[in-house]
Amino acid sequence: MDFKISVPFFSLEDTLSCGQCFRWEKAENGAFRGIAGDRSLTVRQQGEELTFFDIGEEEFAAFWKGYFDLDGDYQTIFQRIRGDEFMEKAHRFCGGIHILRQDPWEALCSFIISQNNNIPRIKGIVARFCEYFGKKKDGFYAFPEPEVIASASLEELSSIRAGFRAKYLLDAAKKVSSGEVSLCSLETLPIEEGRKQLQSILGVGPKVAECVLLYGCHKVEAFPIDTWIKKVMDRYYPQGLPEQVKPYGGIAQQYLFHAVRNGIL
DNA sequence: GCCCAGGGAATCG
DNA sequence: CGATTCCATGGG
Repeated sequence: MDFKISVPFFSLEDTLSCGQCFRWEKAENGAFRGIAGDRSLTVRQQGEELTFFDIGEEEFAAFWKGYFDLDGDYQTIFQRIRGDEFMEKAHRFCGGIHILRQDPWEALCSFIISQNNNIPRIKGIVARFCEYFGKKKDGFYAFPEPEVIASASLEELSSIRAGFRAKYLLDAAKKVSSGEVSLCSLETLPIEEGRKQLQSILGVGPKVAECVLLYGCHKVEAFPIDTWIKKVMDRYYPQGLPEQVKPYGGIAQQYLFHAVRNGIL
């Protein structure tokens, strides 16, 4: 059975293609097939209507509704952050983006892999990471548990061709599985504490830490600065982020990032 | 401060 | 076509 729901102002395509996640692919019929944690889904948008294939309302309510942040009031948030032509332009282009509520461990690994890397190659490394270490479940591979990675060797990790990032994944897995870094407490911890915790992991600097806080802990004030956003800031916001944007910097960042990468800004 | 580490696709000139 | 760059960070 399929579950259908109407969600105004939401763009499935922009949400899944704006670089915040790496396990979704567009199918030929326009639907997206992807994996989050140990669940897989095919979903399609037609107008304002979303169709979640082969699941019921229960599975939708228990997981996917939250994953796509469909209760988020992005209209109200944009009313608070708007105030200049660049943000207007970006929002006009991709204002239907939602910040996914991804698993923090999955976000941590994904954005360690993302450093100094391009999106097609990031997807390839993440796919091999899951195929090699994840549990197989009805034709797909779940995201591997930190304990599995912590007990792996660097030689085993070399098979996913992550390069110098392999040792970072190993250190992350060790610190998470031992409890030295508690990912589940990050959402309630003050954001500065979260930053410190995350950056105690080898290979996690300010950029990756902000990504984990934003995409894995839904801290929407987290503001990852990659080379694209750096260019946007230098050119359009030399005085820094406008004050009213700061509490929602991560959402603004996603609009600006997707817009500038698509030549809109 | 500098350079380099794996790696390969995308983009630039 | 080759060169540079890419959702960076750490160690020498």
